[in-house]
Amino acid sequence: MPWARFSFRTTMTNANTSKPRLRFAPSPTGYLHVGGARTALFNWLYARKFGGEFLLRIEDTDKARSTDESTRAIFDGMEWLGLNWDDGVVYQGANLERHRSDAKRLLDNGTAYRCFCTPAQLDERRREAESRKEAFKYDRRCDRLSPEEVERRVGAGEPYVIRFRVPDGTTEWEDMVHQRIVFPNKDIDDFVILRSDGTPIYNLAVVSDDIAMGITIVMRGDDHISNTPKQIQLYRALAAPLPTFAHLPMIHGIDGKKLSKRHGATAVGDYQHYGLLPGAMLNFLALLGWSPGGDREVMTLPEMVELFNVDGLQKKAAIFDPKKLEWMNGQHLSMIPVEDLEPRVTPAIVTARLATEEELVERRDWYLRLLDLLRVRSRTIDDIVRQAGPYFLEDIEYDPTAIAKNWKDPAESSTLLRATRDALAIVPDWTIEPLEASLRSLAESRGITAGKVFQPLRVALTGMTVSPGIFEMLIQMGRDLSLKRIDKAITALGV
RNA sequence: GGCGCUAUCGUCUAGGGGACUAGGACGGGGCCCUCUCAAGGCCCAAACACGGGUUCGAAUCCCGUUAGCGCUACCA
Repeated sequence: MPWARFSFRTTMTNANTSKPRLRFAPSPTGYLHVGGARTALFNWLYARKFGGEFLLRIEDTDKARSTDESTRAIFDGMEWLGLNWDDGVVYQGANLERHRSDAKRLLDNGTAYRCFCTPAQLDERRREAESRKEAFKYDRRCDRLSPEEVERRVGAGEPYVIRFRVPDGTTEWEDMVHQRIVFPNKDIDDFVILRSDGTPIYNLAVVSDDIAMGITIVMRGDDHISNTPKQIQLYRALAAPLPTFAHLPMIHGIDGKKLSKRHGATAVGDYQHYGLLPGAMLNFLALLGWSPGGDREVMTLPEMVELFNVDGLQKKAAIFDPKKLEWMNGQHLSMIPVEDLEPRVTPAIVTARLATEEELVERRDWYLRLLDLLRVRSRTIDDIVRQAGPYFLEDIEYDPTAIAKNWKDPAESSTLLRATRDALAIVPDWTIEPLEASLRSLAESRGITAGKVFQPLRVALTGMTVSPGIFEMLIQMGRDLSLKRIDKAITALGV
């Protein structure tokens, strides 16, 4: 069927003929940035939602800045977030030969030309243009060289780059988030596609790889909008079908400027170590630039896949608000099954030397109950660990403000704690009703409010003014530890 | 400078010509619950950048202005 093939090649794009193929293409020059993570997330969501494929390509063509450590950090971040990719990782640097031969193809089919201008000459002309307050544009002087001269200079071993000859007219596309975007070609420079050392420039490498990988949807940050007309010209010159482009808004810091280290943590890994849940991070990132519509905010990853749609994509840059991220994490902390929370917290508990993994396995039910008790008043995993000390440690420290506030008069507190211990020692059943009855009647018999009994006891048990409810805590600590703590408190009071 | 993108509470957003006295969430303030702290519930303050059109009617459509951001390399 030659006719069918003909029509496919000339009128169809990849995007509407096959299942979607998307990619995330970070360059390994640092860590996985939250902006990059969000780009990855949207690509991933689209692929998962519409039955497509999500690929990972490491853009390591800049040898000077790329490191294996950064590549590792990207993998780690993606893995932590749970953004799994299909197929093997593509390393752009491995495709050097194809990049070169594509550049050669463009030279051969007349859409590109050799340029012998040196960087120094270019700089010079750029400065001149600037001093005349004019926009610098390459003047195409090397495109006017005769074939004989080009041949002579190449023969003489003169270095050259390959430039793409941008045709007249306009370049436009229907962006998935911005709708129609139009660039007059006269504003686009004849850009370099191959350096004098034979390595490709970004725009060529990207287009060459996206074609080779069969990418049908290019979804990336909108700082790439001005690269897009160049890339579209490259697709055309290489006679390849055009992908659909989607340009996502940027993420800014609190001051409205591009998010950077000045604004605090920007690496995904920072948030991992800070004690965030990947689900919360993803949820928060998704809301920065996308909305399912209506009032829906807190979502699990599967729910996001379910709800994801292109219409909800935002055009406006969003400001990264760490406060809301924390809140979101608190929501996820309370929302997920405690069995799923446990493996996230355990490493932190072990690192804090509160318990060994074996001990936690041994007392798993008790441990899960504790997590359940602590997570309500926590926004991060670190918050949980901070509160967990008194339930594991032999000795506790007394917070000075807690003493000042609730053990004002040592003699009085000591007497009260002795009475409390005596009351607790004879509680028949270490469960909530008998415990509550016992302590409340103690308060009553001494003519004080229940809080006056609870607060000094709280300090005795935890050393702090803040904790879960007093009865839940007594039960969680158990009779022996609770009584021991009270005795130690009495000793500490020294009366 | 040139080109491009964008514009609803401080922040994230709902909204796609009449349902808007503009809704929700974070943050802020207050109240309730209560043994502390959270969580939760209730309430309050807080926005359609500006100017022109189009229309009976505009947050919504069009055009300007302004502002912010991005790009403007033999970086990615």
